[in-house]
Amino acid sequence: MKKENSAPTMKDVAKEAGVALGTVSKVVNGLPVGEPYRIRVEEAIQKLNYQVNSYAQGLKASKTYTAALLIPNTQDPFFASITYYINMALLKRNYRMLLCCTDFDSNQEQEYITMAQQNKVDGIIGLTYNPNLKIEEQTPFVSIDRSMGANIPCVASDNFAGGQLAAEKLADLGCKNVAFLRIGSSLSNEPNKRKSGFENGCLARGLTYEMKILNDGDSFEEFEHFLKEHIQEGKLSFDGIFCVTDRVAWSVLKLLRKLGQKVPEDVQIIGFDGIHAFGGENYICSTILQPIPDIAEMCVELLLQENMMSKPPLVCLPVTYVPGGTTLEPFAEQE
Amino acid sequence: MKKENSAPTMKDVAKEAGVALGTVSKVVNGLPVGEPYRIRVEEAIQKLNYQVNSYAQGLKASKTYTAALLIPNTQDPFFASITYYINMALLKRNYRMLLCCTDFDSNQEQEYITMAQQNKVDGIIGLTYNPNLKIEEQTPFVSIDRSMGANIPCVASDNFAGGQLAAEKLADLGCKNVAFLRIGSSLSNEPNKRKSGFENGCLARGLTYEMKILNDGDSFEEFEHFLKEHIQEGKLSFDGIFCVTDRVAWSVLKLLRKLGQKVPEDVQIIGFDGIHAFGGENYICSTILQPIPDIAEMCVELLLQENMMSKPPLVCLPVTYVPGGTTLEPFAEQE
DNA sequence: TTGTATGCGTTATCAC
DNA sequence: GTGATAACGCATACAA
Repeated sequence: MKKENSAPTMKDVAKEAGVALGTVSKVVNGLPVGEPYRIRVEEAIQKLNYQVNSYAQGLKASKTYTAALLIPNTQDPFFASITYYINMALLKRNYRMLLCCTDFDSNQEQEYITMAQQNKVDGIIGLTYNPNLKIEEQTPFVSIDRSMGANIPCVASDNFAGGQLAAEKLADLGCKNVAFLRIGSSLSNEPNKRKSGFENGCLARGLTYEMKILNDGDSFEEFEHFLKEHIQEGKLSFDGIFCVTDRVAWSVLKLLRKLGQKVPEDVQIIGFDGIHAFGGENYICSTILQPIPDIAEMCVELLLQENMMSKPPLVCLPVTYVPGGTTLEPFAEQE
Repeated sequence: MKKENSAPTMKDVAKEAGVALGTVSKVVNGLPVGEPYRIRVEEAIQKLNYQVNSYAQGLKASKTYTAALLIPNTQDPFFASITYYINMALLKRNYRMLLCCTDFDSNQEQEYITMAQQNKVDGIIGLTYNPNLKIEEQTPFVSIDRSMGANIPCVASDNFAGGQLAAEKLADLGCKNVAFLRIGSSLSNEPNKRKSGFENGCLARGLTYEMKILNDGDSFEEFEHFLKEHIQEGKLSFDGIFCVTDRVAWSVLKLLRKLGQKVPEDVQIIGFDGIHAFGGENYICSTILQPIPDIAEMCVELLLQENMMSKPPLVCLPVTYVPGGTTLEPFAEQE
C-alpha cells in the first residue's frame, strides 16, 4: 500500500475518472480531448483536489517557470523597489521568483548562482558586485547596472544622461559653482557614468565644478572635511551639489544643515534614484528619477526572450528630473 | 544521440569515472564509498562541472528545500525588513525562498498558496489579509501578525505590551492627555492589540485619552479634522500621541507641524515598528521597536520544525522602546 | 480520438 | 563496498 497522506497524482485522477493516464495529462494541459472524458476528468480533479507536481513537470520539460533574482538586500529602498517590480513582471508572465539576497558578498553571489543553476531556474536577474562571477552559458542571465560580458545583457538607467541632466538643471536653477559627491563600489559599473555625464553637463553649461569621490570602504566623514574646506566665513563656495544617490544626498543634506547652510536657499542639492520617504508621494530630495518599473520589465523581457541572438548588450532607459524640495524651482514650491 | 548542450547527469559522471550510477549518487550524498572510487568520481564531477538536478531530487524525496514567503510588497520598510531577515534565516538552513508579493490582494494570496503547493514547497510563511484563505493541511504554514486557526502558528510582536509600553513612556515623559491614532485593516489581527494595550497603559497610569480609529479605505484627512478639532487658540489639547505605525507617526508629524504645533515640545509622538530613514542609524520617530530578526528566525524555526505537535498557536516576541527625536528624553537628546 | 509505454535525473533496495 | 534496477509524477511519441 502506498503512502496514504501523500498528494494525489495523475494516476489517482485517472483511476477515479476511469480513464487512462494520458487522457488526464491532456486535460490538464488543455489538449483536445473528448468532451465526456474531459468532464469526468475535471470532476475527478475537483474531487481529489489534484494539483500537478511542477517538479515532475520541470523534470520532464526542463523548464521550471522560475527565475532567480540576485540582489544585495531588500531593505535599501532602491533594491526593494527593483525586487517588487521584477516580482510583478515575472508574475504577469506566470513565472515564480526565487529571491537571493547576497548582502554584497561575492562568495554568496557565486553560491547563489550555482544554486540557481542546480535548481534549474529558467534564468537569473542579478544586481551584483562580484567582478568575476562564473555563469554557465546555459543559464540566461540579465545584469542590472553592470556590464558583464558580451553574452549578458545589462539593463540600467541612462546614467550618463542623468548626470548631464543634473548639471543642466543646476545651471537652470542659477548655480555657478557646483560639486559632485560620490561614494560607492569602485567596481566599473553603469552608475559610475553619472560622474562623466555631470562633468559633461557642467562643461557644456560653463559651470565650474569639483568632485569628491569616495570608495566603499571610505568614511563618510571625508565629505564633511571636504565641505568644511569649502566654507569661508560661514559661506559655502558651492551653490549646487549633485550627489550620486539620494542616500548620499540625504546625508549631505543633514550635514549641510549641521554646518549652518540653508538648503535650498544657500545651496541646492540634486540626488539620484527617486526614493520617497514611505513609498508614498514625497521624494527625499530633488532627484534624477530612475524608471524602476521599466527597468524591471525590460529585465524580465530580455530574460525570457527566446531568441538569444537579438539580445542587446546594454539597454539604457531614460531618466527624468523631479523636484523634491532641495532645489529652488522657478514655479512650483515643493512641500 | 542525446541533446548535446544539456547539463551533465549522474549517468554522464558515472560513465566518465567508469563507475556505476549508484556509486556516484553515494559520493554526491556523502555516503561511505571506497576511497579510490570517490576520488575518481569527484574528478569526473569537476571535469564535467556536474550539478545535481534538484527537481529530480525533489521528485524522489518530495522535499524541495524551498519555502514561500507571502507578503504584500517589498517596498514598505517593515515588509522589506521581514523579507530580508526571513531570506537570511532560510539561507542559513540551506533553504531557498520563493517570494510572492500579493499587493494586499486576497485573490492573489490564494493563487500564490495554490501555486506554492503545486510547486511542492516545504512550507509557506505568510503575512496576509485574506480572512478565509484555504490552506492544505499538507503544507506547513506560519502566519505573521494574524491568527489563522488552531493548526497554524502565528508569530508577532507583543503588540499589547507595545501599546502599554507606549502609554507608560508617554506618562513617564510627562504627558497627561494623550491620543491613539490608527489606520489599517479592519481585519482582526495582532497589531490591533496595540490599541487595547495602550488603553490599558493609560488607565494604569491615569492618563486621559482619546482614540481615532480609521479603516483601510478611509481618508487620512480625517486625522487632520480630528486634530484640528482638538486645537483651542492654537494649542493642541493632547500632549502625547501614540500612532499605530511609524508611517502614521510620520504623517502625523508633518501634519502637526503644518498646524503649527512643535514636536516634541508641544506634543510628543511615539510610533510603532522601528523604521529607520535609510537602513541606517536614525529612526523616523520615537517608536516601539519590533524585533524583526527574531520574528523572522521564529517563523522559519516553526516552519521547519519536524514535530507538528509542539507548534504553539501564538508566539509574541518582546518589543522595546527607542527614542527617535519625537519625544523629550530626560537624558539624551536625539539627533 | 484514446490508451500505453518509455524516459526525464535521482534515490533506495537489493543481490553480488 | 559496488552496481543493476525499480520507483517518483509527468509528458509524449506511438500504437490501437
